[in-house]
Amino acid sequence: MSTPDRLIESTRELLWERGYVGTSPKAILEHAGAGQGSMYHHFRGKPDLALAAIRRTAEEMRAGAEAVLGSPGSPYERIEAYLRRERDVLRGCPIGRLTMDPDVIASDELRAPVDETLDWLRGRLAAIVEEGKEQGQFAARLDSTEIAATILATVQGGYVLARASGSPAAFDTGVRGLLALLAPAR
Amino acid sequence: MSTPDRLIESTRELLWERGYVGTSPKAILEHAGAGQGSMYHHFRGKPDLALAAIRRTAEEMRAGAEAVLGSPGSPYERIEAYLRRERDVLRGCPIGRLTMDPDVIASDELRAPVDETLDWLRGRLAAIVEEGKEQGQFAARLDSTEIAATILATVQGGYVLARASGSPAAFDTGVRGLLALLAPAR
DNA sequence: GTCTATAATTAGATAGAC
DNA sequence: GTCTATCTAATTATAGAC
Repeated sequence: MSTPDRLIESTRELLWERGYVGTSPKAILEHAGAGQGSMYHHFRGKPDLALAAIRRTAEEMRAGAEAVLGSPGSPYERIEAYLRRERDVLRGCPIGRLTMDPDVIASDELRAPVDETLDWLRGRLAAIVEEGKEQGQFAARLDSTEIAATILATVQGGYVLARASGSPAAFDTGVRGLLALLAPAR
Repeated sequence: MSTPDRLIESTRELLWERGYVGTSPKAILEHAGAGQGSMYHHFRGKPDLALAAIRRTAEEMRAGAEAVLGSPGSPYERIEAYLRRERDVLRGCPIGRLTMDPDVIASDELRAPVDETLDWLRGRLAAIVEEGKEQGQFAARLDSTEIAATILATVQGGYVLARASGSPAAFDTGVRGLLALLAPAR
């Protein structure tokens, strides 16, 4: 792996683990096994490197979500698969957690990939809910955009509950509640 | 206000704004208008002061939630009032945001009040959902504990979506979706 | 391209005067 | 109780040798 790649991968790891504010250039360099000079040669500084890392994480998350949401199955089944998908629950969402980082939120550049990723996910979920409405799997009175936001919020909030309690169970409990509320009448 | 009180209040503000990792003793002292000596006289250090601040915030949040959840009205109405309650959405949840703080999660002492607060809220919501089931307002097939987790997760995740997009609208959209799913059949 | 040296600033805390 | 040194390490970056 090239040095820039190693730097980006190390930054991704540390951003996920400690967030932007909690990640120092020094920690990145040590993790990547590179010297100061390498980093400042390839990137303008911490924000520039973080931006590259966040963009890569965003792309990866999008691809991973699409793999589940775009697979065969009924709308309910695809949403269920997304919700029940195996996750590193206690590590939190590598994109969502960035919204609690003051320096990320303060920077339009750093916030943009976060916003775009969650927005894309919401739209993708909304389209599936809409499909489910057309097929009569979901009640016609439901607003697809609203339900999509609820699904995404349950996932993001599930991470919060899990990390607070120190156990992934809280995430799963919230997901089961949502699936029960969404379940097509039998 | 006494000096310890000013220190705690300043810490509360900064923890909410920038989290634990992003808050330095120096920033707290400047905000409180106190010198180094005062802080280390009344508290053992940053973690000790943060613990006092988090405990106070936790108590306040519990009292505020109880004021809404314990008011008169049907179970659905009380949950709706809680969800639609006026919030400083873009500032995020002063308790929930701490779960994304690596140093808070790494410390059982700092994590405890966070966990206890969210756990109390979940229990409180579960009792109301249970009440709603008994009254036939919620479907008997629903699990009160699961639904309570879903409600809490939607709120916590709503903050994430709102902060990502820079607008409180995303929070409200998720809440409306949840209320639609919870709405008693008419 | 990568490394080491250097540097200004802040983080977090201690010591001791008042 | 509060204030002002003082201190060690970390943060973020620049300079310049190789």
